[in-house]
Amino acid sequence: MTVRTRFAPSPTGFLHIGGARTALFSWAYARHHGGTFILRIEDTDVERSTPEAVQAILDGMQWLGLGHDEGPFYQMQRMDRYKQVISEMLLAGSAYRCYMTKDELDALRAEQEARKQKPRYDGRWRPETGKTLPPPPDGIPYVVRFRNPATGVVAWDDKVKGRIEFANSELDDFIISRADGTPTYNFCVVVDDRDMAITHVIRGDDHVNNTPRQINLLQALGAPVPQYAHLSMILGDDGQKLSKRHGAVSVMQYDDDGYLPEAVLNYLARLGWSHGDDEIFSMEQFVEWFDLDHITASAAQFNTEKLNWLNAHYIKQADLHRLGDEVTQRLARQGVSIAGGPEITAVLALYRDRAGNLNELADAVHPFYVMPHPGEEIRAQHLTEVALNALLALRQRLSTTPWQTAELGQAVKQTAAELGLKMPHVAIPLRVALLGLPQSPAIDAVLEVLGRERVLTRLDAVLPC
RNA sequence: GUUCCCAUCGUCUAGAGGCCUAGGACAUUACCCUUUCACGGUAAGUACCGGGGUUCGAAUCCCCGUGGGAACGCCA
Repeated sequence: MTVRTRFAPSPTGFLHIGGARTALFSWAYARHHGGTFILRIEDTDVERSTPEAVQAILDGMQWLGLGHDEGPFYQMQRMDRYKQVISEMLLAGSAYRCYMTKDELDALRAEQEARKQKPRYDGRWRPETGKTLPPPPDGIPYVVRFRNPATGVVAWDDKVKGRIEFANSELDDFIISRADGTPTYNFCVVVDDRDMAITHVIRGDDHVNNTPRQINLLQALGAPVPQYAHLSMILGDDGQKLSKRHGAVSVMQYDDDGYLPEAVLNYLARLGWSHGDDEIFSMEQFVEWFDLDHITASAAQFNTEKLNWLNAHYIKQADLHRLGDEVTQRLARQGVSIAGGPEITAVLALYRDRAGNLNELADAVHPFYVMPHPGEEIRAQHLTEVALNALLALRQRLSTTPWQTAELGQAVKQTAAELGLKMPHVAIPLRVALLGLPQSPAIDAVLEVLGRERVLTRLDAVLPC
């Protein structure tokens, strides 16, 4: 049997970090087994679903590189199929019409809650042998309810949580078709999972309580029951639950914030899953290793600092031309063009080991392309009379120094030596003159990459005429 | 309220009865490297929620408690 998994988001917002991890695990499981990964858009909530959200989810999946093999399927386009199954169930007696109004239902629930009972449908329209139902009232649209087994237990071996059992007596007859004739979530999921021959349902653990209902439905339909793996939730950095109002951000925000997708993926892979002590691995390696047995059952707290560490690691590894493209774009957004400046890959080679994200990298590289204007405080502190004197001497030497790292380093050293100064007393003012900052990578390398012309121009700009 | 789930360093986790005086990683601290800032290297501190069992032996199995979470929609 080939493995078929699916990711089934509802398009009511962007793809957030929790959804992304669910997608990643479903995708990896299918890939690991040479199976099929299906994308299904659960858009039956017409009120809240938007085409923008569909696009945002697609964009997020693409940025992460989680390609699907089938779909995207849209539930709204499968209405005829759902209605067909509902009429079959009505005919077979596994579902029935319920004429209770919404108001009556609300009243019932309020009363149950007042008595501190679990709110649930009381089965008043459920056909039972020997029970006479009232005649269907006129003018009241009906909903269709699933006739859930009244006794016994539903159980399954959850691949992450182990065996879970529910007593059928805890489950009420839930609505599968609304008064307006549209099918509901639990029903659509079941029909789709069956029609799409899903073998492994990997989803968030907020669905644990839906699972027994879905299994009962599946069985009523005579369909095979897939394996279930319920992933526990991801908490925010502060240990609080993520929500639209609190901390939940689009995966695309990570792009904006300067994260590489492979860093986000690697981080997410380790959040709730492990392979011994391995921390850093490629997606190829992840797919090879991934299994359901090593998924943690408890909730995990998101840790931005660890993500940052991984991101820094991947920036160090990344191809310089790719980093060049990323940084060029980010600079362009700030109105900075690299045209006419030093070779971007050469500059990046100096900075990639010291940046935590792409935006920091862009900021670091910025002064190479824009004439720096060190602030008053920095000038006062570093461009002292002694320092300027040294820079003047250095300027003269640099106008003839062969433009190679070793020679340039020598030039700075000799200047310092001749003036009886220590290295930092020359190198730091030089950094300020060249880049507007007292810190930089090795000064000889900075000189080399900047080029003689720009170096002399920048020195002249701080030197008194 | 009811049902269900969860519980190892601050955080992510290893751990499937003896290999655990509990390992790795992030973070923290110290030192080293160094022309600055980083990077890197080395080292240190920090954890099995509590109580009962089972067993020769429990972080690992069972029960209870405590704490946290989820669900109980004509939302998904």
